[in-house]
Amino acid sequence: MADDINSPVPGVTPKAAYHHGDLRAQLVAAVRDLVETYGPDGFSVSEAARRAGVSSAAPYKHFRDRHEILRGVVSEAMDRLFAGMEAAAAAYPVGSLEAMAAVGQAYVDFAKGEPGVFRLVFGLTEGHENAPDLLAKGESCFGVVVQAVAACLDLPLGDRDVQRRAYMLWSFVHGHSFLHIDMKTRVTTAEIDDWDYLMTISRAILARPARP
Amino acid sequence: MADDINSPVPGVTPKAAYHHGDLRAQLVAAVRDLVETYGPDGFSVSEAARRAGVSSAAPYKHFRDRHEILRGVVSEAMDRLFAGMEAAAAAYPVGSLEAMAAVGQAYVDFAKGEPGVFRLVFGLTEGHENAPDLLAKGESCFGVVVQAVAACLDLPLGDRDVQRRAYMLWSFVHGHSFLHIDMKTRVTTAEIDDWDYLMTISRAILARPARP
DNA sequence: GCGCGAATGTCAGCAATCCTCACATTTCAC
DNA sequence: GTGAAATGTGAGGATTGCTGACATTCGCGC
Repeated sequence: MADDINSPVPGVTPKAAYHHGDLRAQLVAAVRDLVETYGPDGFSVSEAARRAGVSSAAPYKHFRDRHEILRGVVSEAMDRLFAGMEAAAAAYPVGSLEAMAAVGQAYVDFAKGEPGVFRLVFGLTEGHENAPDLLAKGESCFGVVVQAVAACLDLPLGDRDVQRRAYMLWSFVHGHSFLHIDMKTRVTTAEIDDWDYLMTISRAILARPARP
Repeated sequence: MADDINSPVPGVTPKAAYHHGDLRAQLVAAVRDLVETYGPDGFSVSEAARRAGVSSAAPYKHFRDRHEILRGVVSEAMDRLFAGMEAAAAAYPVGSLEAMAAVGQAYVDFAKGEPGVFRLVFGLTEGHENAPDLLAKGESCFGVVVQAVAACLDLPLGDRDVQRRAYMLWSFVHGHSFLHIDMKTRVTTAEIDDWDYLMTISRAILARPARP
């Protein structure tokens, strides 16, 4: 993932520090800003190159096409999302309801903090399905949820019920994030206190409803 | 299908059948197909015009810019979504758990049936926030959910708890839809039976968790 | 019928974009 | 040092969004 170290140490990071200094990372950063400011489609390779101070052809020495740059942004963003979710879980006792809600809260916070990037990460358009590294990072994030749920229920990670409830939490949080940043039903979402909402959700998910 | 395509531009509605025949509607249909096939960003006005058999400048006699065409597609799609949700609710007894789940199922079906359009409707990029008609249609769809939940709980529509639980169902269904069509966690979502899932969710939402 | 204005279409063209090519320059490995 | 690879530049083709000027057709009052 991040070979964004612009150190002159040879052998560790053979690339990304030649002429310009670390164009690759700088392009990704520029694109991230552009996406955040103008939305996922308000981005252009030319503008990113302009911001990095290079010609409009330079990016193509580092990325095959525009989609690959976006994939770079997504990859970096998912690392941050994963870190945020893990940190949130670690802030509460293992197996506590709060830990479960906190994981969701981290997710929502990310979406609210950088809605443009969030939309890019999860509203992918093309070329992303075949990226196994992104899939893996998504599964890692899901793993954090699974872990929190499994701890609450005191069941193994692979348990089918754990997986199912973890997925419930994820869809919930995912939907809430999108509805919020897309400002659908603005009246409703505006008056929602996230933490209270997430605690309620977590409780509802953990409760064992009567199966027919 | 002489649909009275809702026009944000006043004074244009009753026409749309001069030279070409019904270019406006045909353009919207072409764009819908393009969006569905190539994704929300794989669409171009030129291609739509080409498919409609007109010059690349003709669309601009009917739409101010490309975003307005997309808005037309979104508007038409939301009408269909609304109709589907209402029909689903009407297929079960008022106040039944099944009616509630069916509304969610209609939502998920729409997302699965035309994922590209669904992404366009809810993953809006620009110029949509200011469209009051689209906002209103979104609220109408939410209203169907509210109605189903209110009937289940036997409470008035405006009840705060009803609104809250309806929003829960919506976030759930919304998140599930997106996770499915984006093929995140493909393993997990692939093995989920929607109806069973939605019934479980509905039950969990209706259950009154112990408030702290 | 007829003529006029508005609605609807075409064509040409500008600016921006994505991406490729040929070429220049810098760095690394030896 | 030297050669190869990596990294940059500039020019340019193809496509696109959108805007003019112009041509055509429709609806409507006479």
